[in-house]
Amino acid sequence: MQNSLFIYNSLTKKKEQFIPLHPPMVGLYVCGPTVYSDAHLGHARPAITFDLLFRYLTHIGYRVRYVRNITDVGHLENDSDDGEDKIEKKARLEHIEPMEVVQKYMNTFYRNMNQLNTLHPSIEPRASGHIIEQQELIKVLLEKGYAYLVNGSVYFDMLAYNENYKYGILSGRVLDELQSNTRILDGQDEKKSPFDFALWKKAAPEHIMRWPSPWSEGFPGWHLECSAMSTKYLGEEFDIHGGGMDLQFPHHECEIAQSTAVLGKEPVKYWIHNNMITINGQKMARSLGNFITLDQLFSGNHPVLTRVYSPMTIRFFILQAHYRSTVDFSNEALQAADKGFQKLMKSFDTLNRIKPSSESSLDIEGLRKKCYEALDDDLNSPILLSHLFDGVKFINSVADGSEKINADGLLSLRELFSTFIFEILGLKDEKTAAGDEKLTDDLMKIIIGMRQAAKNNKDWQASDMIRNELKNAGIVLKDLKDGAEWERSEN
RNA sequence: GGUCGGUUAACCGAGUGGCUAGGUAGCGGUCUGCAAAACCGUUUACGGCGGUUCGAAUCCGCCACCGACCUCCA
Repeated sequence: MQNSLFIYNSLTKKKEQFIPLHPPMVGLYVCGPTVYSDAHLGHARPAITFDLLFRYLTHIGYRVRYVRNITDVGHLENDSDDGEDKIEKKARLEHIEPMEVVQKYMNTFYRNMNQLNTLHPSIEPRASGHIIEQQELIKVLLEKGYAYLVNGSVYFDMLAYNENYKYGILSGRVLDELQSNTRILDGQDEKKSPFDFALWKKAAPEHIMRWPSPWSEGFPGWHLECSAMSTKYLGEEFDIHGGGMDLQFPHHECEIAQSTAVLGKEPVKYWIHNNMITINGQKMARSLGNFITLDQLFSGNHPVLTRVYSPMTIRFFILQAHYRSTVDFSNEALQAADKGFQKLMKSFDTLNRIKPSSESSLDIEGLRKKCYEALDDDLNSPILLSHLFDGVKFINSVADGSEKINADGLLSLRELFSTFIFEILGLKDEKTAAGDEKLTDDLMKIIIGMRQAAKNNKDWQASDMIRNELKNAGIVLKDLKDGAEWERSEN
């Protein structure tokens, strides 16, 4: 098995060679969405980042169990005492059952993720389906003295934990320093320390999402589900835990604390965090009016968007930046990405059309090696794309007659492009997805033939008219040395 | 205020102590009835000031600016 992959581990802040605990098995856990509103641009980044990781690990021969949770209960809105959770609040506003809200937005999330051509994880567990597992963890924490019960709610005892273990190993935070500069928040009177966090919250009478427990009728705290589900499906120790950088603190830090307190050891070998996105240089936020859902992006229906951007344009754009850098969305940048993506897709068509010669002027195995090296270096997709564009240039040059490729090389290059573009980067040609291609193709052959006849008669008026009318109908003709090709115009 | 990250050409975005990343846009050319595409060539770079070095955009220091997290968040 190939084993030259290096990934950046947030825990050690270094690139490390990826060596799984139990090869060829790999356990990958990624924090998924809270399904209380439409999936937005921010969801696309981790989904695509970890889809790439999943695809690449699979490609190089690992058997990956990829677990991504759906949070459908109990993430508290804030630390205030009302304890109302996001999903329930949404449910009241929309006059529907909480689980109806969950279902609606889960469906949207899955649809958007399919549009982005991300593969479904191996397991997509829901927090609401793991209440018992979460309660079991709480029992252990109580037994071990890392949690305490107050008025039917259970809190994690951070100071007790910090005596035996070190809190803050992932984010570099030190408890003493945190204490000296924490803001005073409301509703912390039940907690012994402001850093304690809820493991179980007693439900207020009006709270409709509730489960029975030894402590009270209530619901689990924010961080617990990931510890419960990752342990259940990947074991006490597993290879990779991923998520957005914003989750590093406090969510992942609390996860580490809980799991470590329960298990007596750290659960995760490699932590991987993707960076955030910005829009026109600003953080995406509802208050800034630049909050864009994926449906809005795909339909162009948002004031900051000057046009529609297809799911593959978004995917390509995200892959064109390294996952640990912020990526800035703007109309200009997206249009540039769209052009680049179309160029890449078109070259694959060209590749299927060009004729082999007796000799070859490209070192295809050298190119392949560079492609693997790019991904092995902390999933450097932008570098991979730059190598693929070298290939694009070569393909176009062959079509132009200035470079040559032999039959073996052609097969090899097709395989290379197909592997990296479609299988690993997970891009797909959106144009060929349109229906009735056969009929359109046949009709276009007839039209192109008629125009060719006009051209042969030097009847430029007729040939231009055909081309213009086609353009109005959304089809662009391009004359080649022998015949013509056509494609659908954008939008 | 604390912790961390960034500042690369018109835009996006890699990267490295010495060897023009790549995409998009612009300009010039080839091809073409014209157009488009493609190909060839090409312009404006590494925030500022010091230091280390034979050599720094790349390492170090200071400064400026931007951002993230510190509160639910991808």
